[in-house]
Amino acid sequence: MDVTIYEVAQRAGVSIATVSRTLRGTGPVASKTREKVLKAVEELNFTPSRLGVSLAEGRHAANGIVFPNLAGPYYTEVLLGYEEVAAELGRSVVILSTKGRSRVRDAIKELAGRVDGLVIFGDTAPDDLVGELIGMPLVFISRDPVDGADTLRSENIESARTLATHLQGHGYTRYAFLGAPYAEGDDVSQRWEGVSAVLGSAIEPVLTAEYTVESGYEAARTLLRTDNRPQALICSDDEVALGAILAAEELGLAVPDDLAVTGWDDIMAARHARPALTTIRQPMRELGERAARALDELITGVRDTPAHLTLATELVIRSSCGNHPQEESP
Amino acid sequence: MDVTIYEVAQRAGVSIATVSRTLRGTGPVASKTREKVLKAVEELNFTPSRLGVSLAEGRHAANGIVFPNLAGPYYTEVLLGYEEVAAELGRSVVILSTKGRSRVRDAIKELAGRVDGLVIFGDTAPDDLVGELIGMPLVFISRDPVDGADTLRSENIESARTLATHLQGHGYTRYAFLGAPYAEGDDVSQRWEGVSAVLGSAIEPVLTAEYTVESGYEAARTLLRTDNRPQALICSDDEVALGAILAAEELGLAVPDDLAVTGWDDIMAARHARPALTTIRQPMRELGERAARALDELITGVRDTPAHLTLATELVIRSSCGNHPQEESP
DNA sequence: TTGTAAGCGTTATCAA
DNA sequence: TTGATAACGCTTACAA
Repeated sequence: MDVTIYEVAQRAGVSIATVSRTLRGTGPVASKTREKVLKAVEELNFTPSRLGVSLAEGRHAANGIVFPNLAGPYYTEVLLGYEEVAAELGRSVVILSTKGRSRVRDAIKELAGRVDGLVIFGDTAPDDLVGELIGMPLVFISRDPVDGADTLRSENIESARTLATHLQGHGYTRYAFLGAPYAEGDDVSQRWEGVSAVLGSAIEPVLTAEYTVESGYEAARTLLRTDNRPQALICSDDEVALGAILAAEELGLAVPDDLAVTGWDDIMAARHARPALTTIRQPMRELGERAARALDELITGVRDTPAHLTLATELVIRSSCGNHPQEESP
Repeated sequence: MDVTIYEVAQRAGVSIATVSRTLRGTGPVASKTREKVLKAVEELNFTPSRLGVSLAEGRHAANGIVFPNLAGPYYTEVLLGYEEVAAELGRSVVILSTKGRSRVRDAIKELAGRVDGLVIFGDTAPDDLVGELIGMPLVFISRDPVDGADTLRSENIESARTLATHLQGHGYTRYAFLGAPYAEGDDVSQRWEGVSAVLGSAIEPVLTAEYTVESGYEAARTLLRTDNRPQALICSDDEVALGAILAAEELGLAVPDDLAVTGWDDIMAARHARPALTTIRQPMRELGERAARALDELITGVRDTPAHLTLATELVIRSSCGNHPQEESP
């Protein structure tokens, strides 16, 4: 975009103030003048420079979002909900994935400089950075509450207990929990907290490298060759679980007859996998939508006290956790 | 962000020009001065305002990307590659999904105003808008070449022929092609072009409402109840194919024995589905990476002649298309 | 080596 | 109803 408000003003034979007023509908403009201006705008195909507008208005009309990673369905589903609502609220969305980044701190600060508020996933931002950021509108997803910022997450502990209890009902006595190293207060540590509270010493944690199909596959392959292998694998997310199923299959173990496997999130592939994956459905899209609205409240100043919300989840029983009388219909 | 370069200058006892020079490493600064400045920057926790910098530099240091839709793995995989490379090149990424939007034109123009260049998927932008946009760095994905812009896509026609030929090898004689209404020059119309060139009157197109599991399911359910139902369903993407498999299952048809089904793209679920989906793998991530690099060349002016590139695809034979001697390993 | 001052493109206040 | 003009926060000649 090249043409400025000065050229429009000149062409219309008015001052830039009048052009601005006409376009924004702020202040009075004679209808004859308005026409001249609109004509010039039309002819020159003028669009106000976003930079100029933002500088003068003191706002970006944009939101940021920071995730660890853009691979896999979880974050992108959240993003979908976020973008949708942000758009509805008239705000652009600037994204930042920290995965593989060297200077994460700087990248986040740079992002903070081009938006009016930020949504940040869990442990993506180091604590000291969070401290620096506090003061601007901030919504954290899946993180322990921080002073001066909103917090939003899905319920984990209760649903983890429900899942564990369901598995106990199948009669299993030896469990493993598959997940990558987790940080205090994040989703996976809560999930572990819930299942281990119910299963006690019957479950042991097993680390995967990442939350991916590949690392689930690797970890499960090693684990399942053990002498006293578990009867049930509670995986920290669906992708890990899908990898575990592949590993079981390769080792000639039937799921769920020889081995039960469960996931978390209920991504698309969970439903289409065979056996279909028993999992805990998390409202990913809604997480994004809520985050966008919460952030907007903070930005517009409608609300200035931090809010902390936990969304309900749901155990989805399919066939990978053991045999049930009936299966889910499509 | 609140503190300005003036406050830093004042605190350091220098002019704003010196602060700027120090921070950007442009022009000479006495090491003693430099220290004073850096100290002040540190103490005040100063970060230059992105708006100020951009306005002065005349660039946003940001790229835009416009897709029809953020649901499903295809667009998000492309986005992943795009963001990664854009970040590497020091550019932020602003996203825009047009799905469900009322004023798409305005939204795209607004986006265009906050970035240095745009990647646009296929038919997301109306032709006249494209006309207005030409002049700024532009990369179109999966669209027929436009004057003054780059074009990037995956190969469709040849691979469609390969797929069709493979299916013929299975001995099928009645085919259907499942896809939503497609526009001239887009991926799906090319796929249809390829398969119909090989299969001729043995294949007929069947419309789905969208490219989703649900609409694939709906369309297939109707189709498969037909008297003379097809023996093979060539689906325009994997999600539609997964829906078709669900429908077949529900109708008691075994895939692939009673019905062959194929997809396109090779999304994650394709591999985990049972039967695992035969599909044409498209390098989604690479599409995003290439788009980011191409756009950067256009923005930096390294290149000023439009480039048009088609990436190779690959037929991935799994079990949904019929029986083969051996299966793919994980 | 440093400082002054002119942009960059708007919005909005204050006079006229 | 309109027009000067001062912000907004920075970069970068040009002078000193």
